Amino acid sequence: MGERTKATGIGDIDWEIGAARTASPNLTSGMLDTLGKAIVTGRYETRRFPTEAEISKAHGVSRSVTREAVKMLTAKGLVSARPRQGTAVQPASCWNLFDADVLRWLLDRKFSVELLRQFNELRIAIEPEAAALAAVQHGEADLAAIRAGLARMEATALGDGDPLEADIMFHVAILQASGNPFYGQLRSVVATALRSSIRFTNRIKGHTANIADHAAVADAIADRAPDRARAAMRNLIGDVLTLIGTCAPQP
Amino acid sequence: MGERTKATGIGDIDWEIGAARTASPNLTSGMLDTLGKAIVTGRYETRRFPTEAEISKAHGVSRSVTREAVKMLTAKGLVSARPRQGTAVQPASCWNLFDADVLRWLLDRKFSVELLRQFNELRIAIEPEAAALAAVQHGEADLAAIRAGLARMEATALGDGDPLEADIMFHVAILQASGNPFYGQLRSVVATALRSSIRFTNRIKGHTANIADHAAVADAIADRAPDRARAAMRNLIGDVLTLIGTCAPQP
DNA sequence: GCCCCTCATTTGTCCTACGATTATCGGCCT
DNA sequence: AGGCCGATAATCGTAGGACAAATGAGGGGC
Repeated sequence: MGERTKATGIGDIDWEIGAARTASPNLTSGMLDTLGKAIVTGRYETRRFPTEAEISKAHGVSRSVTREAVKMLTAKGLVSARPRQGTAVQPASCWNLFDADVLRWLLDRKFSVELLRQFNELRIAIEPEAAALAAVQHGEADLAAIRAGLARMEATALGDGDPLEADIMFHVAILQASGNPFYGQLRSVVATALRSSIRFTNRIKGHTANIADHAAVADAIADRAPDRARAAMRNLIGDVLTLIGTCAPQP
Repeated sequence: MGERTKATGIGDIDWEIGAARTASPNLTSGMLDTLGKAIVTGRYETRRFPTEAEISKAHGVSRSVTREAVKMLTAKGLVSARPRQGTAVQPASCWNLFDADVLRWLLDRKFSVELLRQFNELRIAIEPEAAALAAVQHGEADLAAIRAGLARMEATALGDGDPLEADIMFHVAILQASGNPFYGQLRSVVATALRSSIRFTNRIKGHTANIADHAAVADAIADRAPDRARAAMRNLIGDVLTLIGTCAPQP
């Protein structure tokens, strides 16, 4: 469509800025970011995904860069390509939501209470079980990391440091302590999503993270009491879920 | 150059065989598969990862193909590349285990009871919660799919059809019915891994899948009884875990 | 009217060249 | 002699052109 070249002029500028703003080590990862964000925000739900030639021209990069970015999107399940047919955006059910990039694009650009609730529905499955495993499996270093996270949370209650990062540190340390690589893999996912989640829950009512409840989890793990750890963590995240529920009752 | 067609037959190493055997739609995905398998099997734990030029030469493909394959590996977290420094395999903790390709490479090539146990430790977190959600959220089509899976399992008990695929169908249907895209995303992961898991557990003692326990889960979901569904599913996977535990007690 | 065939479009693959980055080595200054 | 510094080369990053392969679409022949 000739419409593209001219009519998307504004859109292109918008994109270019986005690509330029990201301090990307190379053009390919910049393209990956730009295209990824565009896809998850639904830009191609109506119009078809551009061809390699169109992308290259619109962004002023070589076809090599374009192809490599598209291949990376393919690897993350966002698109699929066939000769003569062009590249097509895959249905959202194919997207790899456990990829840190995909999740970041989603949360940065398409944040919704709905998405936040679904994510915490996942957390309430994962983290209590991870806490139970950690109670059994943890080594000294793991426990030290958990307690360090808790200590930082206490410090931030007095205004020292970033409460968000402290909270993330705590939850990530527990996932790590589970000793299970599948849980460990969720580190980046949980970290990415907590940045959105906590920012939101803290905004609701000056709601500061409940340190006592966090301490209960840490103590249960230290005592190697898996059932208590599971229950404590479940309690912790259950609170977040009800908080979200009261704010936006599901349809 | 027309000789490319012949040139693939040169005295190549064992790699070529692997690449040639994979019925891949294109060279890039063949390279992706070859390199991915080589990485997860630990081929580069001792030696360094080859440069783009070396890979291209060894496999008789162009540098473009090599680069695109490496980019896809990067997107899946297996490697990272820096100028002059070459491409390096990332520590296993960075690999995206929730990527269907990565998981398949791992299970096909590096199967171990340890890995199987860790995977089922993940299942026991996910699936009971998914069943509980499904009990609340499921629509008619979801329930029909779950019951179809159950029916196929019953049919296979009489020798009709593949029991493995029926079991997979059942579990996947429940994940789908949860209505949560994060759980839905685990479809491919669970399907891939169950193919290894069930094949193994069935081998232990002519152990055929317990249909009564599966039916209990389905009934609880149909009755919209989340707690009962969660407990029933937990029971189901707990059995598998103890089965694995008896066979290979953890170190 | 139906079938086959040509043609155009788009991804797939190859190639060559050059730019950017940085580890390494050799020489120079102190 | 030892440490600092610049040249060097290896490697990924980017550009751009050419052709192959696949495939949907439309035109020509019967």
